[in-house]
Amino acid sequence: MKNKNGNTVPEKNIERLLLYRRILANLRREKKTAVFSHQLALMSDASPAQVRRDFMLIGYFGSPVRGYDIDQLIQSINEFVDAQEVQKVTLVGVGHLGRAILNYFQGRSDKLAITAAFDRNPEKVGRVLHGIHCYPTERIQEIVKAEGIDVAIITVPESEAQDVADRLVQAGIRGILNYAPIKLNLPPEIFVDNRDMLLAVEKIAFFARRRIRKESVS
Amino acid sequence: MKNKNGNTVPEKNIERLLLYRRILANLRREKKTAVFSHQLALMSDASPAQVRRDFMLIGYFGSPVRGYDIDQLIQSINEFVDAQEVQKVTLVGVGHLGRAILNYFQGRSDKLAITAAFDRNPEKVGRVLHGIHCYPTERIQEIVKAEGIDVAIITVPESEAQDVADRLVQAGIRGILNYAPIKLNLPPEIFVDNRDMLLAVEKIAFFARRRIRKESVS
DNA sequence: TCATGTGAAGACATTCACAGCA
DNA sequence: TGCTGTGAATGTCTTCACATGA
Repeated sequence: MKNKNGNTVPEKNIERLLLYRRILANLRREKKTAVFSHQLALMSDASPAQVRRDFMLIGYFGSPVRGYDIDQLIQSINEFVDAQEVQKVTLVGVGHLGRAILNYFQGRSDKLAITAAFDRNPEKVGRVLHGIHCYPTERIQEIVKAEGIDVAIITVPESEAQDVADRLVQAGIRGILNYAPIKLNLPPEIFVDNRDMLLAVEKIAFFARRRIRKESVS
Repeated sequence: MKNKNGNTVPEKNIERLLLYRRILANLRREKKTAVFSHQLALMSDASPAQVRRDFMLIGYFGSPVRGYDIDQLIQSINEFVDAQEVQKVTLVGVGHLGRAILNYFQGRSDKLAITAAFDRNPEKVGRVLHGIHCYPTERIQEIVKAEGIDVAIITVPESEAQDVADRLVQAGIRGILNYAPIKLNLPPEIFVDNRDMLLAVEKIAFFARRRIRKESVS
């Protein structure tokens, strides 16, 4: 959603590279060692040419005979998209959504780690949920700064989101994944992605109605 | 994410129109009656020209003097994006994520209604959560067909997602919002949007690192 | 033969910039 | 004056199509 890059790598390329990496990891688990662009294309809803272009971007070259070496390709994507060290993430708002994310994150990524959660509900504060310690919202500045966290996931209600975001920015956060249904008012150097679930359903409802049966024979 | 339209309206336009509608509804609540393109642009991270183009698409015309009449504009967007009657939605997978969505949906939309939920856990089946009755997964075909539901939200674990999707398609669903982290194998006429939370965080982590401080003085 | 890497073309999306209007 | 609506220009993304190589 956000655009205006101070950098030059297009968002879409990164999205696809991350998806390829996920697919490649699965293939590796199945003991595959190489893959062709058209196979990856099928598995990722991209076109073969797009897959090849994406790999040009990161400077990985395959062989016309064997295709792309899965191990090496994963390695190249890692080098391109991952930080040198583990990047720390925090989650603010330990409701159902927050817990779903904490749970889903568990052990899924070795380069990203949720290291602290926050909630304003005193009943949740002090508890450990899915292995993550939960602190009171007031301590965001202190703890985010101390831990060196630079990505945040906001899963608080609409009414609290801006306040939380302000605290996070003061603490030095650089990127926010916002599940609250409002546009956050933030300095332009902060990278934000808004993921509004109601808008998502509305969009699908729209296209579900218009989608025309294609393919079949022709 | 899905593309290849059998129709002709670009996905991005719809996304923005839905967002404008949300913003306009808020403005109306504040008793505003009209708005200019540059104001809407600010509130939606679009450019003024983009806002005007989007309204061209739906054939709504503002006045250079007053701007856009909020009531009329909402009405025009409604006519363009909403179905005639209430569109029914189902949710499969009543875990934390599912419950977050059920809860968030409550009374938020008058043109979309979640009318049934499904889960394979016998403890959840038969209960009513956030006002929605929960049925066993095996009854998807029967109930989705009977109710005439045409949009589904999948919030089950990865391992069950494809099976659930197959049942939904057999039941005649037309659009799917998929929160499971796999690509579903579906006929091309089904509109799918994949919302993988881990990929979302990975993307933000990437751009959070590269985002360079801009603006300031220059 | 068949898949890669890529220049060039094409499709799509955004922005510019200005006429027209009150 | 300050906005809208829009043709034209620009910018971005995707696909085409082919030279290359094993």
